[in-house]
Amino acid sequence: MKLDIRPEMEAFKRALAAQGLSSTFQRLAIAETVFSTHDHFDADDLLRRVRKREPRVGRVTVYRTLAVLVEAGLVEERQFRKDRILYEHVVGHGHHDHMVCVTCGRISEFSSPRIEEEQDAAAGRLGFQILSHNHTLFGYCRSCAGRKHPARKPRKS
Amino acid sequence: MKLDIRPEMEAFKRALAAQGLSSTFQRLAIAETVFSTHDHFDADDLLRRVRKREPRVGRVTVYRTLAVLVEAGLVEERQFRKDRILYEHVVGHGHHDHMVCVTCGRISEFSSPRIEEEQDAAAGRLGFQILSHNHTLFGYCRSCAGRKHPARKPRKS
DNA sequence: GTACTTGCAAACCCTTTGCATCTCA
DNA sequence: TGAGATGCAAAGGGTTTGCAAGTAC
Repeated sequence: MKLDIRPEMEAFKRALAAQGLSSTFQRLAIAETVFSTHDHFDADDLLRRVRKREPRVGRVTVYRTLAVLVEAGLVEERQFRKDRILYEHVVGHGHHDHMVCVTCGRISEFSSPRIEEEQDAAAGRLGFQILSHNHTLFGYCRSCAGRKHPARKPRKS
Repeated sequence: MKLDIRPEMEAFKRALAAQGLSSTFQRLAIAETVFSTHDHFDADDLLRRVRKREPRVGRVTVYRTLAVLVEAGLVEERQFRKDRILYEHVVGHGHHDHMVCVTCGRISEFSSPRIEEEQDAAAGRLGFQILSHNHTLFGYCRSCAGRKHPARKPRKS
């Protein structure tokens, strides 16, 4: 099944207009690529994917467009490892947190209303106003837990 | 009151022995400095503090000794911002998570057994074995929540 | 005495910036 | 046409590595 990314693209064009930015083919190609995957990806992954459909896109434009997408709230940054920022598009997805397998790199999502409640309560006790949070579990995914070697190859390094 | 860091230093020496490493004055000075503060600090903070008591210590040795301390479980890495790794010594401290003020940079600690339980339950549902986790809230601390300007100056940038 | 350790400088790697050229509106 | 966008190349900044000199045991 082909994804229908029209709502996301409309939201992106509105965000461009709101920020006073023009709709260049590079920005559109980058946004289309972002919205066409539900993976977590880094800037380099995205550059490679964009160039498959539109080779005339530079690395710098990818970084700059990611910043626009993040600013517009359409994409969120994640930092699971210290050497790389990952991105995830969040339009039409409920809030969730992540479990990262340290063996194969697989990223699973979870969400727990009770954790959110307790988190708000803990913040309230200290008079802290939450803007955002990062809740990430590191460990072995189901496939890797039982074996000594990765169930899947890590993507990099 | 002066901190008694002897237990921590003993643990460090045992860790050195266990890893087959020798007790150089640099390593001891770095460990003493680490155990003498409960702040969160980065490699550069630590280098400056160590050099106050022992100028003959190089930046590289700080990084390498931090790696030994982390490996031994005496110090943990935290990454609250994408451009800097912070460290915190954890000997004799209960587990806790963090709230980071985006205005003044202040770091507060919290812990909630109920969050931990829910987190374990969420992992269990997916067959995920937790090794460690990162749960960090970003927002305004009590002092900054009511004002437009930082209650305290941010430390850097 | 010798293997381990240190520390300078250089390399690394991802990300950002300077600037001349190009392009959207 | 003109302000904004692009993209190359170079800079940036924290961290790591190569290697010669120094040190612990």
